[in-house]
This record gives sequence, structure tokens and C-alpha cells, in this order.
Amino acid sequence: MISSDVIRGYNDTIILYLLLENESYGYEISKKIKELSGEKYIIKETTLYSAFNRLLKNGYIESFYKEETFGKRRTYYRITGEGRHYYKEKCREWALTKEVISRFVKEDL
Amino acid sequence: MISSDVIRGYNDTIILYLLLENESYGYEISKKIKELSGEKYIIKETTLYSAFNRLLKNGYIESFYKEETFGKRRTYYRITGEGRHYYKEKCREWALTKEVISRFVKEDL
DNA sequence: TGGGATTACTACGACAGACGAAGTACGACT
DNA sequence: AGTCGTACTTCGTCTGTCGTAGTAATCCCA
Repeated sequence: MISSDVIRGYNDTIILYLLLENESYGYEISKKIKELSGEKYIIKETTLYSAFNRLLKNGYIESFYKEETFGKRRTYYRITGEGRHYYKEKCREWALTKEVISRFVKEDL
Repeated sequence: MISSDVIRGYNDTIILYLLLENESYGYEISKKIKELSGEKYIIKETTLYSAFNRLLKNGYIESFYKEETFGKRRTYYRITGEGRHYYKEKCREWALTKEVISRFVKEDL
């Protein structure tokens, strides 16, 4: 299991990735993260929703409601153009970060 | 330049890496980090010294003084057995983290 | 019909790590 | 005498994560 402290700074990026193709909502995203990570990373609810607020504040996602016939009303999110741009930036940053850390963290010792 | 939020949680590991072979002191370590990262990561002084304190507290490093004939007295650090053990653990964790994040962060978009 | 599980959040507060600003102290060079 | 480089220390702030708890609706099974 991965501690979120390690992924800190990439939770936003992970969420944006899951919104690239389809709009979605909190619970679904958290399940997808769990699933796609092979159960190795499970995002905490509070972490997830605070990430949504941050992303909204920065204009990287938009929220809206859908007409639901039943169930508690969900807040849906969709990625914005700025969000896509930010995602790409973070991807480039990640490539660099990975490269730099690998100079200090040797998996073969 | 890399945002430190990403490396957060790996600063300690980076420092331990530099102490694996030789004992060293703050300023030298910060210069080595800059050098080895190809100037892509420059650790802040306060971050560095707070990392030393954390590592000391956890018993991963030991501090001592050397007889210096001139200059301001330096605090030297050397890695402990527990420190080596922790370093190896973090290396394994890094391999996993890298794997998981790469499922969400696509460099080829 | 009753009670727990699951879905879908929200609010509050604590904590750890990073970092900016500033200060101290010494030596070397100019 | 002043600046630059070395080698730290202290203090306070900020951000992101996360524990705890609460709300509210539906679903499932006995």
C-alpha cells in the first residue's frame, strides 16, 4: 500500500487523468483509482474532496449536477481546457522528477 | 526545476544515499544534490537541516564533530545500520510508487 | 420491517514537511 | 572596509493529507 504522502502533489493529476475521457463524480473516481492502481493506492475521501475543491478553485475542473431520479444527488466534475493543459505540464514534470530521483534511489542495492 | 512537493518524502532518502559511501556535512550534501541532479533539484537550506533533525531523531544518522583548524565548526553526519535499512525500504517503495503513478501520468499525450 | 452495508458526500481540526526571511559567525579575496 | 562563500540556526507560515465524525439517501437480506 502506498502512503498518500508520497503521491502528494500528484493526486490532482491522477484525478485529472480520470476526467480526461469522461466526466465523473467522487465515489466513482475513488473506485477507479483503487482499481487502476491494482488496490495499491486507495485515496482517502477527505483527500479526494479537498483535491476537487483545489482543482475547482484553480479552474482545472467544473462541477455540475445531473438530473437523478433516485439516490443522493451527486456532484459531477468535468475537466476544462486549463485542466488539460495543467495535466500535460504535470506529466512533463513527472518525467523529470522520475529521472532525478532515480539518480539517488537505487533499486538494485 | 522540480517542485519540492513531489520530492517530499524522498529528501531523507536522497540524503541517506549521499551518506552511504562517505560521511559528510550539510553544505557538501546540498552541493552534491545540486550537482548529481544536474542542477534540476536544489534543496533549500531549511529543508535540509530539518531533514537532518528528523533523520537523527529516527536514528538513521549520527552526528559528530571533526577537529577543524579553521572555519566555522561543521556538523558531520554518518549513516547508521538502521539508516541503511530504511534507505533500502524506501527504494522498494519508490519502485512501487513509480509503477502506480505511471498508470495515471502518461508522458506521451 | 428492521438493521446493516453501500453510496455520496461535508465539516472540523491536527499534523508533518517544505520554505521564506532573517540572523549569526567565520575566512578569503580585493 | 566590504562583499562573497561557507556553514549553519531560529521562527513562523502554508499546503496537503488524514483522522474523526456526522448527514442522508438507497439497497439487501433475513
